[in-house]
Amino acid sequence: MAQDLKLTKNQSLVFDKLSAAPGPLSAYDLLDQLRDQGLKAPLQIYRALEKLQEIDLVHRLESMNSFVACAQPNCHAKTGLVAFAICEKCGVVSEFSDEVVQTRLAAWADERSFTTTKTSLEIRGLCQGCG
Amino acid sequence: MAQDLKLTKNQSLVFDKLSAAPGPLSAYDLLDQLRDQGLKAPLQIYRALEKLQEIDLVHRLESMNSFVACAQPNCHAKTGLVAFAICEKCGVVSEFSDEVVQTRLAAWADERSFTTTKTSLEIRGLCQGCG
DNA sequence: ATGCCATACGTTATATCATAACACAATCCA
DNA sequence: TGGATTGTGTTATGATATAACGTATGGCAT
Ligand SMILES: [Zn+2]
Ligand SMILES: [Zn+2]
Ligand SMILES: [Zn+2]
Ligand SMILES: [Zn+2]
Repeated sequence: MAQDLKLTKNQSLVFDKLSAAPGPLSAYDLLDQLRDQGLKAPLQIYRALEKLQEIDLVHRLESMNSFVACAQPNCHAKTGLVAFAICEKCGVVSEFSDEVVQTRLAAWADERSFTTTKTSLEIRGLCQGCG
Repeated sequence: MAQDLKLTKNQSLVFDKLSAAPGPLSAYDLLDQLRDQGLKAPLQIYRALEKLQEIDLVHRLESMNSFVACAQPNCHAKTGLVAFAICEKCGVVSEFSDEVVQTRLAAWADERSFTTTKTSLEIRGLCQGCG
């Protein structure tokens, strides 16, 4: 909420909803939960999400078509790679990063002159409590 | 084609089409290309893809909702982790694996008693030719 | 061979996820 | 103050994926 200053009304609504959620939400989940606040169309959600992703306040989970608020105050996505561990039972998502993995992937790309724009790394499984 | 022996007609059609393709195809791309062969409904494609993924002949690219035939005769997905580098311009997908990354992620999971069932790692960007 | 089970198939309908196109409003900043 | 940029609201449409139903096929134990 502190850095919401730059956010528009719709962006704030979406970000606050995601921040308060215990797990990832789909765009349509968000829409359903924000109809009270006047949002009516999917595009309103997707546009807010798009901006929030650009500034790394929100991440998209590719493997489940849904979105989470960033866990870190200063997300590592800004500088490097973010990874997610997703529990398939309780839905909890852990955001983390790993220098070694990041270095390793950078090396792979460098050796092949591959210019990386975005990396997605998602681990699915069961968390400690659910395993 | 050699190991198609175990595959059903629809599975073979889908796998052969994917194998011949220069890049990833969506389920509906496949459907369009297989109407001649009698396939009519999305489910026919999705069911074939499901089976093909189970036996690691086909991989799903989460970040683009599409599918590729496995590049390796004996895919590393059976034993460990597969990664993909996807060129956003020409569409070429490179399948690779990395022991260090794999080990590193396994360690992360182990430390947190997270039971991994599937990992997806996709690097988007520009390949050498397109960069 | 018969009966049974597991898997695959075909079909229709529906659910879920995402963007195109257009007009208008707010904001920034030269 | 005016032009550029960004955000908004709305309608329509496109793209991806699954539910539910019944039938058919193939392996395999009796
Ligand atoms: Zn983050
Ligand atoms: Zn859990
Ligand atoms: Zn493979
Ligand atoms: Zn390329």
